[in-house]
Amino acid sequence: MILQRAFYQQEVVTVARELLGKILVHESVEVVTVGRIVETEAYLGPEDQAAHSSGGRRTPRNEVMYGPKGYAYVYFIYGLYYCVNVTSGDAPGKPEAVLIRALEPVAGKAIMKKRRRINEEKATNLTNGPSKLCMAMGISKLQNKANLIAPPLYIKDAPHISFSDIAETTRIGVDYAGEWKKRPWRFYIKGNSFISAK
DNA sequence: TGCACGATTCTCT
DNA sequence: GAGAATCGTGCAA
Repeated sequence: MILQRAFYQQEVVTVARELLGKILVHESVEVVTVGRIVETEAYLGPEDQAAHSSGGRRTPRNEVMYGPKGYAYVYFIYGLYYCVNVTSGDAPGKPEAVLIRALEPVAGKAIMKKRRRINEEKATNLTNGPSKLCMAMGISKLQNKANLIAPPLYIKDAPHISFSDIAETTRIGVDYAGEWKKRPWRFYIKGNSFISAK
């Protein structure tokens, strides 16, 4: 039921595509939040100028990307927010990961609202962005390097999303990446109302 | 030791 | 659509 190590040891672009529709679960003390992954982006190894591992850069922050696959890479951005990635790839030791950009809330919506500090009827604003979903799911640097093969933070298998239901576009917020910003490595479920942008 | 900047979000116009 | 919020990180010096 929980996705196993081998799932993450495929090509990182494949993992990004396959993660769509899968179920992210975070069990914190007496509180469980669950979301369906509806948008991802792939970041490749040293060659990808959009990645934190660009040029083989290896620092305490991105160290987890160089380790085994299937672990969480959580980083702090803009002095305010967190984003969560899943280390993936078919080459051991190669620093690659999949950014989770949006979720569809499945369970724990009341908690998500509280964590996001919003109070409105529609749920679309809870998890439709990489940092929003971290807030809603209670993910922070404490979850960095978490093993995603077991609780409290893990991803469950779910029915495969057919190719025709997946949209491919360029990645968001990587204008600094030169030619690499043009790569179609952002994936989302077509027509889903929880994606972060068109 | 200093400093520019970011895989974002929110508010206001 | 523009601008602010806000600080850890990375690299130069």
